[in-house]
Amino acid sequence: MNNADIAHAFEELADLLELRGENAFRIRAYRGGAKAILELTEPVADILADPSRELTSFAGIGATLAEKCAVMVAQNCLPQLDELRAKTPPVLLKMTRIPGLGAKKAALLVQELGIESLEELRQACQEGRVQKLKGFAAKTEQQILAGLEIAEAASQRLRIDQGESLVFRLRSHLQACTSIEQLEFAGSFRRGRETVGDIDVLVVSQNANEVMDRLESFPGRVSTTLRGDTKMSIRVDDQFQVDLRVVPAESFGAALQYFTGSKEHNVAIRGRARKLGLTVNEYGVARLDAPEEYIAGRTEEELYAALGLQWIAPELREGRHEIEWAEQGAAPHRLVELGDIVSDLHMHTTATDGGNTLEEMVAAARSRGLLYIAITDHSKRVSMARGLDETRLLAQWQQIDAFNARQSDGFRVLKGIECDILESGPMDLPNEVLAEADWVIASVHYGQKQSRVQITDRILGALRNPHVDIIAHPTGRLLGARPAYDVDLQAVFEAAAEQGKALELNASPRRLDLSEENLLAAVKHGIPIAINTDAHSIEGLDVMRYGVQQGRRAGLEPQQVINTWSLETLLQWLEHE
DNA sequence: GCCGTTTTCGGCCCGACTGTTTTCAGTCG
Repeated sequence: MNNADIAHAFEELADLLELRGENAFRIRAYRGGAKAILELTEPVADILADPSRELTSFAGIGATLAEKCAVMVAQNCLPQLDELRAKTPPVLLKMTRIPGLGAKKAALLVQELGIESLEELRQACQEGRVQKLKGFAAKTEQQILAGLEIAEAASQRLRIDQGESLVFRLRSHLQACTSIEQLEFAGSFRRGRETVGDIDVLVVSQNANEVMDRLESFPGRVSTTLRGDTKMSIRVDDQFQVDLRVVPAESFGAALQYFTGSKEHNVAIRGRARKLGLTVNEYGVARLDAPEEYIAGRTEEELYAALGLQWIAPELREGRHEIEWAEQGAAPHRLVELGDIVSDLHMHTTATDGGNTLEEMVAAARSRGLLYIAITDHSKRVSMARGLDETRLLAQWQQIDAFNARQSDGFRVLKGIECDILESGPMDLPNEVLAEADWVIASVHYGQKQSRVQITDRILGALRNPHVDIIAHPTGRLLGARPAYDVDLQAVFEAAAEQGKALELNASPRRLDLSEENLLAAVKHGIPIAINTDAHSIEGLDVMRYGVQQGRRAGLEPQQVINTWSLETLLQWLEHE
C-alpha cells in the first residue's frame, strides 16, 4: 500500500469509528494521522525499512498508528479495518448524509427497526414507525423524509469556479439589504480550496432578521433548513447549502476567523489559546479567568496577535504547520499573488483548437498586464484539434518572429508547442524541430488508461529529452469528471528535480493539476512551477486567479513561480536547464 | 489515540440551533 492508500485507510477507520460512537479524540487522532501520512514526501515503506528512522517522529503518528502502518505495508491490508467494515451496516454511512441525522440516531434506527437501506427508512417513516421510537417524534420523522431527498441528491461539492458564481449571485442579492454593514464569504471558498462543500456568508448588521429575510428571498433558494437569532441555513439549486451568520462589528474578525476554518486550524488555534490561558470563540479572545471580557476580535490580525502569531493567509489554514510558522515568523515570506504574474506559458490559438487568433490572444494578454507569453498549440497527434505538424508549426513560428519584430514595447511572444508524448513513448515531433522552439511543453493526452509503469516511463522519457522544458497537467485529472492517470509522481518529481525541468500547475478550475498535495511535494523537491491557464480563448486567460490561489495553498512564494520571472530570467534558466 | 516549558496521566475548541425535553442530547460547522 502506498501513502495515499494508508491515509485513506485511516480516514475510513475514523469514519467507521465515528459511526460506532467511539471517542471523538480517538477519531481525531486517526484523521490527524491520515493527514500526516499524506504530507510525507517519501513512501512510508521506505521510512519503515530504514532502521535509523522512526515513523513516530512525525507529529500526529504515535506508536499505534506506526504499528498499523507497518501492518499495512507488510500485509497490504488492515485487518482491524476489514473487521470494522464487516460489522458496520453500509446503510449507516448513507443515513448520516441526511441533515440532522447523526451517528447515534442512525444507529438507533438500524438497531430498533432493522433498517438496511434508505428505501426501507423511507417506508418506515411513511408508516409512522419512526416516530414511535424514543427520542423521535412526528417532526423528526418529517425531517428525515425531507432529508432523504437531500441525501439522494448527493449534494456534491462544487468546483471553485461554480462556487464563485454562486458567491457572485449571493453577493449581488444581499447587497440590496441596507442594514448590512459588512459582508464576507468565508469557509473553504475563502481558503481557496479546489472544490467547496457549502458557502459560508458572514455579515455585520444591527438587524439580523432583515438580513435573513433578504436571504430567504434569494431566487435560487429551494428551502430553509434552519433559522435562529444569528444563524441561518438555506438550500439552493441542487440542494447545495448556504450558511449565514450575523455578528456584531466588534466580533467581525473573530467570526471571520472562526467561519473561515478549517476545522483543524481552529482546533489548533483554540488549543494554543488555552496554553496561553486564553479562550477563543467566534466573538473574540478572552482570558480563561474572565471569559466574558473580550480582549481582541474586531479584526483577524488582532485575534492572531493576541495569540502571539502573525496573521495567517486563509489559504494556509489547514492545520498543517502554519501555526508553527506564524509563531516563529517563518511563514512563507510572501505568498504569490495574481499581481506578481507577468506571463502565461500555455495557450492555444485558432491554428489548432483555440477560439482566438495569435494577435487576439496577445492583445488580451497585454490588457491583463502580462509582459510575455508562450503560444503553445497542440502537436499533430491531437488530430481532433487539428494539431500542428512540422510544416505548419514552422510557419506559425515565422509568424511569431514577424510579430515580435513589430513590437516596440518589449512585449514578447515565445515560440512554443504543447507536444504530445505518444502512447509508444517518443515525442510527437522530431528533436530537430523541438530544438528550434523557445519553450516546449510535453503532455500526455492519449493512452491515459495505460499501466503505471508505461505512463511513468513516457513522462520520465520526456523529462530526459533535452528540448522539453516542462510537463503540463502532470496527472491529467478533471475534477469530478476524470481521475488522474496512474503515474508514479514520486519518480516524476525526482526526475524533474534531477533534470532541472519545471512542472505545470494548470490553472483551469476543471483541472487544477497539480493538486495541492502534489504541489507541496513538488516544491519540496525544489522544482520550479509554471502556473498556466491553458487558455483556448481570450476568456480562458482569466482562470489564472484559480491557479494562483491553488499555489498559495501550497505556500508558493513568487520566486518559485516561473511566471513571475522576468523574460531575461526565464531565458537564462532555459539555457542552463 | 496523541501528547508534554504546570508531562507519562488526563487532558484534548467552542457555541448555535432543534426537537423532545422539563434541563439536555444530538447534530452541525
